[in-house]
Amino acid sequence: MTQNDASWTERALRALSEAGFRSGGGRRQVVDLLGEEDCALTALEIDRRLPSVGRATVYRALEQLEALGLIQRVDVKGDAAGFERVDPGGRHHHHIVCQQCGRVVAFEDDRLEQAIIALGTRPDFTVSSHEVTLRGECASCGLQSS
Amino acid sequence: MTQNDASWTERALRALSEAGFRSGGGRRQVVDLLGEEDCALTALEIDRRLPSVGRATVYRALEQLEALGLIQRVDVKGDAAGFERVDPGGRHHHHIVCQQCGRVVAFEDDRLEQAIIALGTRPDFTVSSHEVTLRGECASCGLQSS
DNA sequence: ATCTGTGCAAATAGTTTGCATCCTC
DNA sequence: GAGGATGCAAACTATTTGCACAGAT
Repeated sequence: MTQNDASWTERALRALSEAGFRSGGGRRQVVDLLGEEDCALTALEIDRRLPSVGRATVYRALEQLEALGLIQRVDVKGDAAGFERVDPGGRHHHHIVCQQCGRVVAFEDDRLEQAIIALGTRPDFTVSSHEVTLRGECASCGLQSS
Repeated sequence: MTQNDASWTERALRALSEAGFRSGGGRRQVVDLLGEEDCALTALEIDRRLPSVGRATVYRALEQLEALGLIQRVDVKGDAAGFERVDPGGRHHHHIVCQQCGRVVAFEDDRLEQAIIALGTRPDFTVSSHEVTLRGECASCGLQSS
């Protein structure tokens, strides 16, 4: 996935510059990290992994990236919001979360996507994105409680 | 829906009592309110609507009701967690959220449910619930920005 | 030189916890 | 009477904002 990641990072940096943002060091590090990571990170996780970047900068960068459609917010981390990159071509995954240990696993399913696309044509709403979250118990947690 | 709501309220009160909880006044009001409401409420909305009930009691009641499977948490209210009752018979809805004004509309779709049920049979996870959220722009917000 | 980006610290919003008291069983 | 239920206030966690300064253009 390294090649794909690199392309997201490039695309993000280009989009930021086209949107008139200057290229400071803090946001750049956030972009690099999000480009390397395949699944959701919380703002605080990013802040912890980038000790030289201020917390406010992390939140501001995430806000800007989300507004440009480069990342999306997902609800898989409990209290905190998770953020993950939006890859080009509409290809994306959804999440299954263990309610015991919090483990998050990604999955893709064409049939599910078809069903959701069919739902997207509504008179009262223009649907631009969707999120599916499955919740349950992962195999290792299941063993322990039995 | 009045009859259905009443039955959820009854069922919830019975389940609480069977679980060994005493019948205090605060939790009772929370249960009544959730039984009357068809879609998600946040803890603070409930707290505001029940001035005689302490905030901590609201959160504690929600925690207990969720643990008993009587309500579920949904991510449609932005920062705050939304809670809505779980109706018997597995019948349930999902949500579409306007990213401009925050309006939430519920919908049901059999094809979507079928696709998700098919996904539920996984070796590594026992899926017990799922949540689908569509995001976009509602008709009235769309008019204003055009 | 100008004006954006950044870090720090203070302020908010949502949620949880400690504790004394009230009330159910 | 004993122990759970409740309200209030303090504590916490996640997020946002104010502000002075560094750095990009």
